[in-house]
Amino acid sequence: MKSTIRDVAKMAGVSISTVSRVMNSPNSVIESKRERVLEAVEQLKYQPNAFARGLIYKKSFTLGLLIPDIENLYYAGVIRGVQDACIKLGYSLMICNTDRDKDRLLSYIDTFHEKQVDGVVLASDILYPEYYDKLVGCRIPFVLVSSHSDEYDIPSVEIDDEAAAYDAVKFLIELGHKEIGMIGFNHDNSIAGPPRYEGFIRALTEFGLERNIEKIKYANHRYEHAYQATHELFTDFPDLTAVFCVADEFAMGTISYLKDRNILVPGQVSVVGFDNLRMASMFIPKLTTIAQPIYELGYRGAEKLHELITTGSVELRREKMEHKLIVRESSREK
Amino acid sequence: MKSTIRDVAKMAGVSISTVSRVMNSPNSVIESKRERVLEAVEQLKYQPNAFARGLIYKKSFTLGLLIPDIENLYYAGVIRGVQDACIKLGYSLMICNTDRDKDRLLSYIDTFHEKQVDGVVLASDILYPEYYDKLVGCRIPFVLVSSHSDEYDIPSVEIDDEAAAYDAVKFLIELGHKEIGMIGFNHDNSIAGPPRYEGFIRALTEFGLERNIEKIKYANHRYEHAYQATHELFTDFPDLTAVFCVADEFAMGTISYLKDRNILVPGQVSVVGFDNLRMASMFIPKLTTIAQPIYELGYRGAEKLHELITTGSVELRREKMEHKLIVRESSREK
DNA sequence: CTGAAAGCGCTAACAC
DNA sequence: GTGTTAGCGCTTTCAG
Repeated sequence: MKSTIRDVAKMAGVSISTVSRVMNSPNSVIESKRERVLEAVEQLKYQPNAFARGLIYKKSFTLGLLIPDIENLYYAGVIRGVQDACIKLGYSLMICNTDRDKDRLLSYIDTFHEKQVDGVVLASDILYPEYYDKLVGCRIPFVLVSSHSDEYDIPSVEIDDEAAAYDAVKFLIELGHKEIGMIGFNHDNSIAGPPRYEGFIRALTEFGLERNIEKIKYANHRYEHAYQATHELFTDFPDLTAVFCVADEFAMGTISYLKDRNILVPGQVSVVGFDNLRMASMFIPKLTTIAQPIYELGYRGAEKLHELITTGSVELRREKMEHKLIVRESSREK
Repeated sequence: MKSTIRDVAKMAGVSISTVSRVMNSPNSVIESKRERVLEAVEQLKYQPNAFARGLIYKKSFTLGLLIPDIENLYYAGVIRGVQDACIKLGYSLMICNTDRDKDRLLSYIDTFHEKQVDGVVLASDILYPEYYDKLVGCRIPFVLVSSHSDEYDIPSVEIDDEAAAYDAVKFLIELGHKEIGMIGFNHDNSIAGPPRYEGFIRALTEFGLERNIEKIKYANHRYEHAYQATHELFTDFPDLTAVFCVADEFAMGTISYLKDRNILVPGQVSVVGFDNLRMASMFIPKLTTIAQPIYELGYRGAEKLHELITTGSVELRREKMEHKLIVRESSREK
């Protein structure tokens, strides 16, 4: 059996309240006893039982994190951010990978409810009414990372996707490209899809390149889909000299396709990605991309959640962080 | 406030034991009451409090998972495996990323102890005596995934690293390569380093290519180090026509270096990786590599842990899973 | 400064 | 079948 407060009390020859006191406010116990207690704690490797504590405090000091796809490098960064913030704040973290499955996410919320997590951060996913209702029904505070909600008033941290996409496309235009395509996220199951699309359109429009507006194919988060979408894109529009990919993973798929077709990148076609994953600089060619402060997004999200939990509200409802264009090898002047 | 068993009992007009019964063995309660209870549960969104339950059962139905580097795709796969197994087994999972920091790992064990996890899986890390002592001191059962221990008798699941490395090198030799180098893991902080080194040596020896035995440089888990190590390797041995990399991430670093030096892969140098990460087939060129059953390793590890927790021991102490050579584009006949 | 005792929410005997 | 009750391990009044 694991040792309990009673074991410690007995070994130190004091009452359990005294043991409790040295664990929580050591100064309220006279030194001689305190030392005996500490000694016993050490000997017995005593750790207060979190269940018993949770029952009293009605807090688990645990946060939940919901992510759509753990095999996507993007989330590795946010996880690290959230986890580091948790360490700083004295929380544990329960990370759950939903594989983009609604039911699975919903059932994780049940788990969170049962385990009494103090709050959850929902990363990069649309806040569907089912999610909202359930979370609110369970009275679990939550925040959105790399996402936001227009419908509900929920704290969120993300970048300005529209502006970032605009910057990427503008960069391509200023490089002299006139025939520009895009591999985007499906609008109906992604939160970043619409704003990045808008940014693409705005840049095109501002520079009088409206003819490109329809040169878009959509993919579904993974490399393979982007590969296929690129095939469709170039079948329909073989004269493209640049493509804006709304994710680095898409950019890799696009470049792979082009490579298989013996089309040089950046020689014949320039490609710009989005996210600046760790892979972006490992890929050949190294990806020109929009850098998101991924780690910071996660870190900030956890801080915001903590603020929400402890004060009941947050200062900045919808927070935006800075993005940055990183020019590497996959793009070139036309 | 979240609703408790008492709220439900009151609303349904029964005693709390009846509520408890419908939650745990529904059939022991007469239908009419059961329905009223279920109705109340629904209405109040009642979830039994895991703290209270844990206090009684002395089980948290939670497992801990310790991984060295969440930004390494390898772990994404094992996490998914472990997590899926946990869902099947009715456990929650607490994933902790140690960033290869000993103290951090140790402090996660404290957290696990406090939260009373029922067991932990330690992935891909050497079982240092400090880890062992602490885990055993806290009486937490644990298993090793992609690792093993000669010193201690701890259940483990992994592949046969020596044989896998041997296969990779043999493949290169049979392709006609005679000048073969290796980028390995440092032996002092990696569990797979020594056996993969042994496999390399055995293949070389068996085929009379002992002259290559010293053509090894070591790197430290990440791409950048492998890039640097490759630089050193080719500086010392410019005539190499093949290199065996003990990780796909290393293979990417090696290929990147070669590319920067205008050395063609596989035209002039063949490269074989190890792991078969998702990236292996996205990279250009697609990586020839040793496939590990990563997901299954995680899944099996969790099952083994469950076996250990529930029965007190495991059938197969040190389990090996199958590896497989996958030939893609980064290798070619000499 | 310290001990006794109540009680957090739940389960599991134990009566009825 | 169902209600009553005694804890599980801990914190926190409340006395002293």
